[in-house]
Amino acid sequence: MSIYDSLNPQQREAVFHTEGPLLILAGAGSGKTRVLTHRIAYLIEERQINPFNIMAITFTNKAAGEMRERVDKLVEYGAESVWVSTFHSSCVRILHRYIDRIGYDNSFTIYDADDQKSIVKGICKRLNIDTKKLRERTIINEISSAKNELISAEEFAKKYVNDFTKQELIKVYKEYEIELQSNNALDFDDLLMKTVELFKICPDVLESYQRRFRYIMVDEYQDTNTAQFQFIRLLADTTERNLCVVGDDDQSIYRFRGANIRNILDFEYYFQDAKVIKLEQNYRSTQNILNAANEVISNNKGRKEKRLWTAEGDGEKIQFKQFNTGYDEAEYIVSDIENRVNDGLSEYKGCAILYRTNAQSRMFEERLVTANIPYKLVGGVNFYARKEIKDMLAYLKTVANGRDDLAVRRIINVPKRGIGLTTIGKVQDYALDHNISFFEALECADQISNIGRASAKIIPFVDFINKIRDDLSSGHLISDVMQNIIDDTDYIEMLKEEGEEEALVRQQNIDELLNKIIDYEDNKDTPDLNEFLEEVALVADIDSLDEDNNRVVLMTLHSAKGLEFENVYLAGMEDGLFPSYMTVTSDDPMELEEERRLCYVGITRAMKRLTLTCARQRMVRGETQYNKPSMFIKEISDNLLSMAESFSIKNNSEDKVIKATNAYTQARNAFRSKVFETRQFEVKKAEALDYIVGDRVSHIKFGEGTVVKIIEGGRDYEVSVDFDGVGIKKMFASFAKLKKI
DNA sequence: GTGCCTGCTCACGGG
DNA sequence: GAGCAGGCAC
Repeated sequence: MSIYDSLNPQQREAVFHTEGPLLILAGAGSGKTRVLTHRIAYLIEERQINPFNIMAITFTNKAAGEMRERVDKLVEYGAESVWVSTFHSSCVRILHRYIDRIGYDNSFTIYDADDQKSIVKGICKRLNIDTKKLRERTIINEISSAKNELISAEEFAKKYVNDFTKQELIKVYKEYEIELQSNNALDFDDLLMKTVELFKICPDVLESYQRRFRYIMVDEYQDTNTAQFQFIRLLADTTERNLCVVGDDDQSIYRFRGANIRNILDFEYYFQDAKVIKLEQNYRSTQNILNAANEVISNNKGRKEKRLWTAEGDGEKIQFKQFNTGYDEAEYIVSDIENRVNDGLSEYKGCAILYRTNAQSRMFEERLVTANIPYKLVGGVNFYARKEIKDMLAYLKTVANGRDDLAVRRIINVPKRGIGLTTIGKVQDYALDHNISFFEALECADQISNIGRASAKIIPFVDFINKIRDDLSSGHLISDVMQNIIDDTDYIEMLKEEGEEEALVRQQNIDELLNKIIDYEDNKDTPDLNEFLEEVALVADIDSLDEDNNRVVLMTLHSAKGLEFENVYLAGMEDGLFPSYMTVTSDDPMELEEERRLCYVGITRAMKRLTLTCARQRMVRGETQYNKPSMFIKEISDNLLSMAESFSIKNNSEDKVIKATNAYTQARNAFRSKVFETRQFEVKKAEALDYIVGDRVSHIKFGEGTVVKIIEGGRDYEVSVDFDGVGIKKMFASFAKLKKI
């Protein structure tokens, strides 16, 4: 009995077809990761391919991590030499080694959306561009789409030379490139674009990677953009052309990010001798759920025909419920989860609430906090985008790459050193005049004319940074250096001055960052600050999701791709929200098709039970909207749906929500601070609790009470407290944050 | 140079 | 509804 016997015939065919281009059209839940991992195992164990010659590319670190884990399990020896990585990390690794060949320093910085905005803002100011007429966001999006299409600033200028409306964009794009290069910085899109550029300019570099990656596999191929396609195409452009791509055109949902669905639809055109294998047997969902998904997606035109089926039964019907308001919707979903868990029908961790926009998460959070249900929110403000974290990273970046002007300017007066905008402007001018970096200009502050006494404030800052650099090069750990920065700058003091409550959360986040640094150091033989900063820049929200935690998961439909849950709630199924207003009113029918694919992704996340909900009226941006049920619901036949009577309003829910808000805001911080855990860094169950049965404790929402029972579970303590005037409540210790009084 | 207030704009999705 | 830029007072 071999490991391949458990595969179905199509899966097996895909695993055994190792030579030449291969397209695997893998429907949702058809076991594509299984195929990929078994294929890697087969290459190594049966075809005696050196693991070093195999490359597997995914979109998220989470997917890469899971693939690595599964390959490790299947392959006895050498699995660690397989290059399993995301597009972006792969590019960073390559650029880190060779980017000096195309005019950058190998210790480059990666700019995120905020950084891009600061740069564009500065440029617009210099060029006298009115950002009210041409928004920064628009400019960044235009530059990003150009880069995704591998259109450089020069090519952009050439292409639109006669387009009156693009003249300002041409100038900004050009300036933007100059500024990034002089800061030795790359944005996300550059990572791909510069790698492709490197491959084209330096054939020897390309060849060395071609020789290494003799077998290439790409997951989620339907979401690749032109730059990613070229990256892969160049690597696979050898006589062997052992390129295997796996994807599902029906799950292509990243058009806004430049994904080109033609990459998958035209694969057979680019690679004429490509073998195509369809995986249609689904191992995840019930037939009712699959039928609903099939019905919805069949309304799209530009797609490859597929029909998902399962050997399992029809299962439950799909629940459809319409409510009067969004509050009622949230209340129903949360109480349904509560009831099912109490009845032993579900576990928290099998439940997911999915929605179209992040803004919808609030109401669910409110209800979940009130119901004392543990949850994990994916998305929202990324951990690494928080102010305090960006400040800390800016210090590290300043230390690592003195050329990153943006980082230096961010922290030169944080905490306050009395160095204001006037001084910064003068230093900036000096730097420009002398063609040196901002930090270098700071180093010779005493030579800058008319800077006056400000140089006395600048010098200690420069000395401080240089001291940190010395520490680092003489072997101090990054975590020690970070701790020194926090201490020496009195950063925590600064936070406290801004407000106690806020400071606490921010301080916890900084501690979390320190933990992450220590974790990084523990896992590396030779920790390197630049490498750490690169890793950190590429972290996505979804990477921190650990499905083993017993919690309800909240996230957007986009984040949910690739995941599965026993019990799924698709909330806000309303025309105008999903499909969004923008797509309904758009002239481009492709937009509605993408929206429908998103719906297909949502439906196919569910294993056993699917609930679709909508509200007649809903507050959106402070305005009440009245919406019809989503057109996608009408695309599902009635016989698949169970339309029980709508949830009635038991009492005036708006009143309740207002009352709950205060407790909610407080409690949310407690919950939120746990949002960014990673697999390595869970806030684990406490070693011991600082209260015992009989102690008086206080809870943020229920007030004071007496501990009546503590049960020690594997993951956490389950504590029962008899709250004064409230009664006995059961809760998890790590969530309840009970304080002994 | 700093801190506060107001008014404005933006609101789909993310590595 | 929220965050941010810009203006204004100290």
